[in-house]
Amino acid sequence: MATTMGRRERKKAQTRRALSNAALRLFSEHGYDGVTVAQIADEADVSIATLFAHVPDGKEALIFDDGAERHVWLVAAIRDRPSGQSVLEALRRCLASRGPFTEDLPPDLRRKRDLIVGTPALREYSRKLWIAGEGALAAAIAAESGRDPADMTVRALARYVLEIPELAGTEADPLAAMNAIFDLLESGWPTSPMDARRDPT
Amino acid sequence: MATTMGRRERKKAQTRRALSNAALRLFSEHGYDGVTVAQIADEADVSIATLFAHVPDGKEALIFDDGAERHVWLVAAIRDRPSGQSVLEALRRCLASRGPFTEDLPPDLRRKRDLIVGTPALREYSRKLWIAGEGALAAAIAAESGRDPADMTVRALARYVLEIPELAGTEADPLAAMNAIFDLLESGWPTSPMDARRDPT
DNA sequence: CTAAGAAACTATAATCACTATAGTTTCAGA
DNA sequence: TCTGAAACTATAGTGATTATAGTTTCTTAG
Repeated sequence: MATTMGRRERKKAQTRRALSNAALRLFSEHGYDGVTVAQIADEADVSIATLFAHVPDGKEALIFDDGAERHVWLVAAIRDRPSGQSVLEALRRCLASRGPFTEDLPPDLRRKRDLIVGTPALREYSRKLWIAGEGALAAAIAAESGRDPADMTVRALARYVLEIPELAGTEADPLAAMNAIFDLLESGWPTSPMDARRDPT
Repeated sequence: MATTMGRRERKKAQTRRALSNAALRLFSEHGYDGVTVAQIADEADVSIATLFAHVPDGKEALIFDDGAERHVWLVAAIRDRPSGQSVLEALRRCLASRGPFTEDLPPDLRRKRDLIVGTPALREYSRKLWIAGEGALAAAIAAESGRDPADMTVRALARYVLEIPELAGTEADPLAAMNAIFDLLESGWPTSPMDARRDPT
């Protein structure tokens, strides 16, 4: 194996990057629906067939990294949390520093995030990628809480945590929104104050 | 206005029903991906253009009722709940009696439900329809709890409740799974037992 | 009763994402 | 250096969805 990994794989990564860049540039300029995959392939100087060989999930996947490294952060955040910190607290802090919740980003990443948040198709695909990590996250949570990873409670918590970016991402203050949701997940929905609240006509 | 609503609208509803029936029959027989919209249009004896005039959301929408009457049940369940019953309890009971959670269904509805649960595209679209009611459900919850309908906590709860069918629908015992999730939403994730659970190497 | 006019419908053609095929070039490794 | 796999290409096709332009069918105001 060569210095990095052989010329072949280097070239492959290069065309993949060319596709990402072309797609991001064109999407930013003309909007997601205003660009055809043919134009993107052209801009990246590859054939359409090659484009789809690189992005089997289709047009939306073009500007996302292939890897499943999204939930790796979250799993690591749980496993490496400081002593005495709850699982949810670890997840809260981890999410707060990534994705749509931090304001200090390089302008290119900011533009990319805005594009995703502002384009339904991309937002949905982003959610799909997140949700794909549900099993891994559930396993991590189960490991720390001594439950079965297939326990529906664990799976539901994992799912609900992973939904947070899409849910809070469009709010005026995404960070505050995220914290509100975590509070809900930690404490549950307050049942008492409204139990008797029925207005008889 | 005539007896029911004029021959025109009656015929319109008739073709819509013909499309639904054709789609359901063909999907059941050959699977969702094994049927083209052209075949469905043929079976219903209309043109493809007419098919799409009736189902603007596309192929997946064919077997679903157009109406937004899904969440109406939930909103009504909240508003009409017996005195002293919490909002979540009302939602729990309402969901338990509908959708994938009840076992005694006429065989045709059962087949339809199995088709939806077993077809990713249909499951996703079903979720989309549910989620579309998020605003209405949030409004109902807010009205009963004296909060702002735009409060992120309210929106999150609404969203999480609406996700339950997709989340619990594929479980071995959907009803038990649903109850577990409601318990989580009511009580929150138990933080205490695992706070100190850190294994120092 | 009748004449607009709207609504539903039709055939046709086009666009676009995506797949399949078969062949070519290029790298990796024995 | 030879061989096979991987990446790439052009080409053609499928299938969903939309646009266009025109036809039939109900509705309803006059």
